[in-house]
Amino acid sequence: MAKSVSDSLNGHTLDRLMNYYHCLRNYSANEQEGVISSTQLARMLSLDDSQIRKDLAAIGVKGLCHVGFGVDQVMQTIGQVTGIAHRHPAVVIGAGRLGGALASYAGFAEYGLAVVALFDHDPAKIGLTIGGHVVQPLDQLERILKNAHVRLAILTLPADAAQQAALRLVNAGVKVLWNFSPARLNLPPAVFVRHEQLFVGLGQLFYHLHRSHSS
Amino acid sequence: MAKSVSDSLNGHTLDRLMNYYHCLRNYSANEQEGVISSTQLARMLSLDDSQIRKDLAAIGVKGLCHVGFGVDQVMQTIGQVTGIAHRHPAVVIGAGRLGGALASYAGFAEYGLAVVALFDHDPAKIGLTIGGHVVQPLDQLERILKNAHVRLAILTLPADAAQQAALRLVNAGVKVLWNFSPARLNLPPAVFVRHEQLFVGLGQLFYHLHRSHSS
DNA sequence: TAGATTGTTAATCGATTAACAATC
DNA sequence: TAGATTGTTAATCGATTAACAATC
Repeated sequence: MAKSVSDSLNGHTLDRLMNYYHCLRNYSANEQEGVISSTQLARMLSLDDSQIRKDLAAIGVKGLCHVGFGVDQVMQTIGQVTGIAHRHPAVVIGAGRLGGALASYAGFAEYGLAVVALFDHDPAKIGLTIGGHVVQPLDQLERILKNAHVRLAILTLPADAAQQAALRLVNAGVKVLWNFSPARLNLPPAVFVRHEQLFVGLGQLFYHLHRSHSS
Repeated sequence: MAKSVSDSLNGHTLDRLMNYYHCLRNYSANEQEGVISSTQLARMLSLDDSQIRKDLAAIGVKGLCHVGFGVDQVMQTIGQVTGIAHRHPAVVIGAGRLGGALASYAGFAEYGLAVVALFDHDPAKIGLTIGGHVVQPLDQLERILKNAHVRLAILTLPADAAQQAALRLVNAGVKVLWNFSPARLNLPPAVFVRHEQLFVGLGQLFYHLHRSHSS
């Protein structure tokens, strides 16, 4: 069952589609129209309007000349194509502050991410309840992943523990990793890793700080 | 005092420079050589080697034919150009789990970010110590920002409180905002905002989840 | 020297933007 | 109809990659 439409989407397009969706959620809450033009959406997101028309055409949304695009239809289609309309069970490895924040962030549920368990190897943390999750010991990892059919894991461990944990996750069936540790992971190429390196952004922040200073 | 070298760096280049630095920190800890070739560094980061030579040339680092680049010199120059060699005082607004995580993350200090205060408007949180910071009430904002010469703020408030807080920060002299709230901020164009929208990454994560499933 | 590496220019690639006929 | 908007192709722009002479 090849889903022809979503097969050709690259990372940039997916990111923009997520932004369209996010933007339209707020828009549809305020407006009663039910319709939006590519120009309007473009202005809200500081994008080019033809970019939006092209992206929507790529996922098969048809607009109406003289009118625009149906907000509901756009949101539904983006939901299908990106997968945020479905429920994706995930685990968080590392019950530190960041792990707790991600495990308890209610907004994720609205975007299809369902954290089903939170793990840590620190005995002092096991059994605590953080954001509605009882912290589990790592020896429960394989069992819980299997029971909940988890194939997505969020890694918030310190750098030195990340590689080992990642391998164990992959062996337990995880196909996609969201890595918040500063460690570069060495994994089979079939595993998709999104490396969220927050410190990288500091370069741009500092750069603009100096520019605003001198100008 | 025009700093000719760093004036022409764009966002991509800055991001890569941060990655080079991060990578070389680990490298220099393990290796004794003190020298690295563009090919070696490229392999570690899965980049093109000429990209690296071009970036290093852009910041004025000279390599040695037949040898490579001096690791110390590269790191020092990147530190100067990106600003991570300096200390940048910052405040965190929002003492939730994410705010606490960012305020207490020790790794930031090694990249030039010094969190000097953590704020919240919830009276129940004020006075608590989170990651070494006593949570401050918002009415102390202007005073603390001025005293510590803060021009960089990290925003971890919920969406509905973000815009108002951002305006107040800008009025208090903040020039650069690191926005972790899902709210799009409407601010004077002179203010640089880096919008860290974590949910956007979910699109790519889910997409690869489905692909790994079908293949 | 021979071989490996830099520095830099040219070629390629892909993403973004502009333009405009088709449409309602 | 007139005017506004889509859908799509062409043009532009910028980033990445390839190539290779210069260097030690």
